[in-house]
Amino acid sequence: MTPLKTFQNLSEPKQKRITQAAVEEFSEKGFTGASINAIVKNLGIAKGSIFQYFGDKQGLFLFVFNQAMEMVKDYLRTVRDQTEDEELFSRLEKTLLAGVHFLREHPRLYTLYLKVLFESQIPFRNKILASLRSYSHEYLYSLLETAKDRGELRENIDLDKTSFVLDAIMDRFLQAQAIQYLDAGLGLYKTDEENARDWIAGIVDIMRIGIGCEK
Amino acid sequence: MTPLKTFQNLSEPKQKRITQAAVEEFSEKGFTGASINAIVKNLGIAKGSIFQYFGDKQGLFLFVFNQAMEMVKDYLRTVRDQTEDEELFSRLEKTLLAGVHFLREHPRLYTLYLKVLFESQIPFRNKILASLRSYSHEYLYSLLETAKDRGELRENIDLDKTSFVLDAIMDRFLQAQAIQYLDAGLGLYKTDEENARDWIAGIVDIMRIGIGCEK
Amino acid sequence: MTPLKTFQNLSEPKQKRITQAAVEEFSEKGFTGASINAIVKNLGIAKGSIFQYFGDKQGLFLFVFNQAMEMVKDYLRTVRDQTEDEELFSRLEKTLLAGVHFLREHPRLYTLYLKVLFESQIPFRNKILASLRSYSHEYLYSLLETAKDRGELRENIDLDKTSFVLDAIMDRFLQAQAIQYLDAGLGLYKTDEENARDWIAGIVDIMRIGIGCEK
Amino acid sequence: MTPLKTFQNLSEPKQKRITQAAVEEFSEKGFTGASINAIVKNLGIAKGSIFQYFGDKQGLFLFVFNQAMEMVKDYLRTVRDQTEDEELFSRLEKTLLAGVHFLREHPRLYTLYLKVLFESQIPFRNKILASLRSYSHEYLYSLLETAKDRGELRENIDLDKTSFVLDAIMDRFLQAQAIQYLDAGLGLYKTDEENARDWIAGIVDIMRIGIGCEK
DNA sequence: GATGAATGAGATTTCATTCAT
DNA sequence: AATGAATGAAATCTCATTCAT
Repeated sequence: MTPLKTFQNLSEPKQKRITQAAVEEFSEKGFTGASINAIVKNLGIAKGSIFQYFGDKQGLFLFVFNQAMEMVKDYLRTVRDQTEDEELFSRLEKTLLAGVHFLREHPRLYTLYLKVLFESQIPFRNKILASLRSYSHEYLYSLLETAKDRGELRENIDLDKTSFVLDAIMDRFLQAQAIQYLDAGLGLYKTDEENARDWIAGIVDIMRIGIGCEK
Repeated sequence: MTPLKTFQNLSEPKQKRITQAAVEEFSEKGFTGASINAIVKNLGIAKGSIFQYFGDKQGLFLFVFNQAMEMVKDYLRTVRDQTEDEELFSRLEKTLLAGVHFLREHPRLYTLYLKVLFESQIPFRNKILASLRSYSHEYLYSLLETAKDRGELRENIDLDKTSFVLDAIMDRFLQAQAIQYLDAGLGLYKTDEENARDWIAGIVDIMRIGIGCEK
Repeated sequence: MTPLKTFQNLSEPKQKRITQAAVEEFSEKGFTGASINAIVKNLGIAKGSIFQYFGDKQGLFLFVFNQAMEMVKDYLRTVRDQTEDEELFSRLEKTLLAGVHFLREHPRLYTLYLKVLFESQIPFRNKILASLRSYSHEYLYSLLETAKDRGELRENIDLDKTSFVLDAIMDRFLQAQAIQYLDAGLGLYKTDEENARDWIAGIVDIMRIGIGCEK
Repeated sequence: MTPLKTFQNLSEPKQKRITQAAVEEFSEKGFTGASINAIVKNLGIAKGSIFQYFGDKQGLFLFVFNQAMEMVKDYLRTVRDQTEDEELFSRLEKTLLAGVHFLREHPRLYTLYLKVLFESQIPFRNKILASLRSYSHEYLYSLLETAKDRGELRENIDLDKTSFVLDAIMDRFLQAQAIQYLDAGLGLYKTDEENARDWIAGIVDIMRIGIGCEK
């Protein structure tokens, strides 16, 4: 997870360049498919350096992945804090919207996550996934708990199942956005902003009726 | 999609052995990660034979994948036909249950599908996915249309968005089952049957309230 | 050189089809480059048959090459016999013209010869070449002897060197024609007929002045 | 045409050893017939190294071939410059002699050229050949022009056809020498020096009478 | 600390040849 | 006589990793 000191001694811009190049390669080709050759050629640095910084391919991957996930968590934390006083479905809506924006700003990071999700040869994949799921579950669960306390949910609702359903819907929505975005070559996205908002509203509506109490 | 004559001329048991070995390898390691070397060593046949049967790696993959998808479609068709007279949410419940059973019987096939979903270097991946999505959409859409005609749905509901939401929830539920099942080493599943039924009931409940009309 | 009885028992059209397919493959890819796989696929017959007919790849090649060379010899014999009474340079001119026509009718055979000339791994290559050279030398030498007896040549001329020079010029001219013809995709040749005649006339002129006596 | 930096960074002796091994293999077996396996085994280096130096087989071939052709051109340039004041036929004689010497010093390079000439699957073969032909044509044409200006040629002679004829004779003579030399196992050549001179004299004589003006 | 040449295992693919049917 | 499935050696090429400079 942690790089050797040799990497931390690098100037910050250089660290960033290396991280970005690695993200790009891993997110496009997965762990086994990624080529350190390609990364160093792209960067114009010596192959040996990567091994000095990170020990081996796995070390590079874990570092890069970890960094990416921290960024996602930061994003979610911000949304949660900034919507503290709002109603549940408004918060869910803004979470989804934030996800779409994150996707647009860091299109590679979501695919990096997808690679981990479905590439079985990735080192520590199980640990990584468990940690992700639990983070995501905690995030939604905390929103739901707050909402329940405020009486925004139907009574007797099972928070675990509900959290699962919401997670499924939202994750799948982002998957669809990501695939659509990547398949379009990372382009012509602007016109889809409105479209995305429309879908989000519709989805949140269904969620509201499904789990919300009637007011 | 179709293998060369030379494969179809083999005895059926031999065809089956080869197909199974290929499914196992592809579903575990994805398309690029899979090794024809490993497959033939596993089978105890000569390397050249695979290429005589399928031309190249891609030919083998497409054949195997196609076969797998036909099996899934058969399964779904059967469920749809056998539940023709039932109410929508009962049909959805049985579809999910059938999915869980399919998973248990053919644990490798679902992961094969997941590999295609998220491995960008797979040949014809886009075509494959488009065809799958449209099949899945049509399946749910037809169930929804029938239900709407029968007055089982809230009025003014958007069938496209609804179909998307249902697809997301159900697909994600199966993903979760698959990952849980595989992570457990394909074992200790029996006790989970009850658990699965419980979850399915809960999920269908949420769906019912979200989109059903109140009776 | 000789095929097994099994080949000679085939119907003549079938023999011809096989021979032609083999010529095509060998003339295009050389001996080592040629693929028996490709030949049988092209023909639609079983791979085993080729080995039953000719024993191995080398057997097929030698048979095919031998046949081709017999055709060339027939062609040359005909020209020699039909021009018996003409003057040397007229005979050379007609020989060249005959060569050009042969090329147009059997474009693959000349390249087959070129492959043998420059592919070192061909079986019996040395024997084959020695036999070819000696045939060609005898052919020209006999024309030159006749011409010398008739007083058409400068006195004291060395017939061996002269034969060599003529052979070089004529062979190279045909090489140039063949390459030009093949590079043009075996097409648009008609308009070049006149051009070829022009070149032949010029070349024969130079030869005449170089070795002929002045009349 | 140019090797990657990684090859140029090698020590010169090592570069030379590799180049020579490659020339040997390609000149003996042609482009497709040559085996990188054989080259590296011969050299005692790792297979991967060749690919690090030249990218792929084609890169190695083009580099090696280009180098060889530069050597030939150097040789020809030297002859032309050193015989500037001499009469045409003396220059042709010396060109042929230089060719024979080049052959003896670099016996593999001429066969390398022959392989290119007649192996249809060589990459860029057409471009390579066109460039060679035009160089050879220019060389002879320039000699002929000079000679014409000096009044050494018959009047009204067609320089293009003449250049073709000379090229044919000389090239074929060298082919014959090369084949004879190689067939003899690169040995027992010394005694042939005199023989070669004799043939050259005879051939040049025929050329002189064929195209020279009578003095 | 940075470099990049060297390595060799392993990947896909082709092919002549054999042999049971 | 004809077939074509089976074979395995050998081809080109990629890649993570090591280590001397």
